[in-house]
Amino acid sequence: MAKKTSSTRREDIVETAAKLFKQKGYAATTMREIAEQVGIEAASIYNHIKGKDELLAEICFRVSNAYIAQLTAIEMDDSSPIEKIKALIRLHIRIVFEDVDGISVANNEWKHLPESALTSFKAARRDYESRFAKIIEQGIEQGDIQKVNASVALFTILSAVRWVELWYKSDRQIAPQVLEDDIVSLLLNGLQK
Amino acid sequence: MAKKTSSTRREDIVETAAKLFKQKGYAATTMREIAEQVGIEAASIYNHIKGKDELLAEICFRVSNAYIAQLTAIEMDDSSPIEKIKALIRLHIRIVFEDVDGISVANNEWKHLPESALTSFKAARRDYESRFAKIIEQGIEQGDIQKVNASVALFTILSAVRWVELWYKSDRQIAPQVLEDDIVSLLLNGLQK
DNA sequence: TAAAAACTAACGACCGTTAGTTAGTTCTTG
DNA sequence: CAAGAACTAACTAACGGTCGTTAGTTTTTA
Repeated sequence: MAKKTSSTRREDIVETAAKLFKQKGYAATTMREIAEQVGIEAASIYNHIKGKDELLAEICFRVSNAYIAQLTAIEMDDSSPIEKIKALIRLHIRIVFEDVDGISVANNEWKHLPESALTSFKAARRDYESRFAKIIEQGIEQGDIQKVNASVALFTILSAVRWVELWYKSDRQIAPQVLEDDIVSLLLNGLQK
Repeated sequence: MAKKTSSTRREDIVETAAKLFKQKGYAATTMREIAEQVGIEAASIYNHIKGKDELLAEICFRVSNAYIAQLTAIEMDDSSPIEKIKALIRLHIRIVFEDVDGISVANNEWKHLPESALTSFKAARRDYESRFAKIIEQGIEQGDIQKVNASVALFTILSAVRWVELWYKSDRQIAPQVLEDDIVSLLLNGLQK
C-alpha cells in the first residue's frame, strides 16, 4: 500500500503547488511554502518529484491534454460549426469549475516552463488554436458566421471566457448556468439588442 | 540639465523594467537584468528609484490612471450607452498600441504590489469596473442592450479585448483598424450572422 | 567645485536542491 | 512463520548560488 499512499501524497503536492502558483505566481512560490502547506519539509518533496520544474510541467500538460481531448470529442460530433463553437465556449467555462488552479497556472505561468517543455506546450496550444479556428472558418464558409477575420474571432472567444477563472473563487453571486448561458449568448448574439 | 538627464534615465529604467516584467514576470526579473539592459550597474538604479517595488507601482498606476482618465472623458460625452461602450472597447484596444508593456504588467503583475499600493490599485480597478458597469446597465434600461447580467457582460468585454496585448508584438498580419472593427462588431453584434 | 550619478564590493537573506540519516513498512527467504 | 534485507518517505543540515539592497568611493557634468 506504500504506492497508494505515495501517489496521493504526490497528488497532494501537485495540487498544493497549483494553488500556490496561481496565488503568488510560479517564481514567487517557494518549495518551502508548498511543503509547509502539505505538512512536510521541503526536502521531502524530492522523494516524490524531481524538481520545481516538474510540478509546473505536470500542471500545464494536464490542462492542455484535457482541452485537446475535449476538442477532439467535439470535432467528432456531426453538429454544425455554430453548435461546436457553443460547445467549446461551454467547455472553457465548465473546465474552470473542475480545475481552477490548474487552468490559471497553465494560462498564466506556462512561460516559466523549461525550454523543452515550453516548446511542446506552445505546439499543443497552436494545435488547439488552429483546430478551433478551422471550425470558425467552416462556419463562415457555410454562411452561419459573420465575415470576420477568423483569428480575431478565435482569440476574442478564447480571451472572453478567461475572466471566469478570475471570478470563480469569489462570492459567486451568479449561478453557473446563468453564467454559461449569458456568455454564450453574448458571444453568439452580441451585446446589442 | 542634471534633472533632465536624470529624468530620461529614470524613464529609461522604468520602461526597461516594464519590458522585462512583461517578458519574464515581476518576481523572475532581477535588478541586475534591468540594469544591464539600461547599460548601467544594478546599484546605480538606486540613484533614481527607491526599490523594485517602486518600479512596479509606477507602471501599474500609470496605466490605471490612463484608463480612468479616458473613462471619465467618455462618461462626459453625451452619446448613447452603446456608443460609449464602443468607445471603451476601442480605447482598450488602442491603449495597447501605446503602452503594451505597461498594460501587460498592470494586468498580470499587479498582485506583486506591496500591501498599501495593492489596496489602492484594487480600489481603482473596482471604481473603473463599476463605472463601466453603470453604462452597461443604462443601456439595458434603455432597451438597447440585451437583458444579460451586467457583471457578466462587463467582464466578458474586459476579458475579450485582453488578447490584443498578447498578440501585439508578433507578426501583426492584421491591420489595427480591421482589428478594432472586427472586435467591436463581434462584441456588439455577435459571431452569428 | 559641488552635486549627480556612476562604480566596486559586499552583506544578509533566501532560494532550489543534495547529502546523509532514521523510522516505519513491505518483501524475501530459511 | 519469523527474521532480516530492502524499500519508502520522512527528517535535519547544509551547500552553492542569487537576490535586493547598502556603503563607500570615484567619475561625470553643469
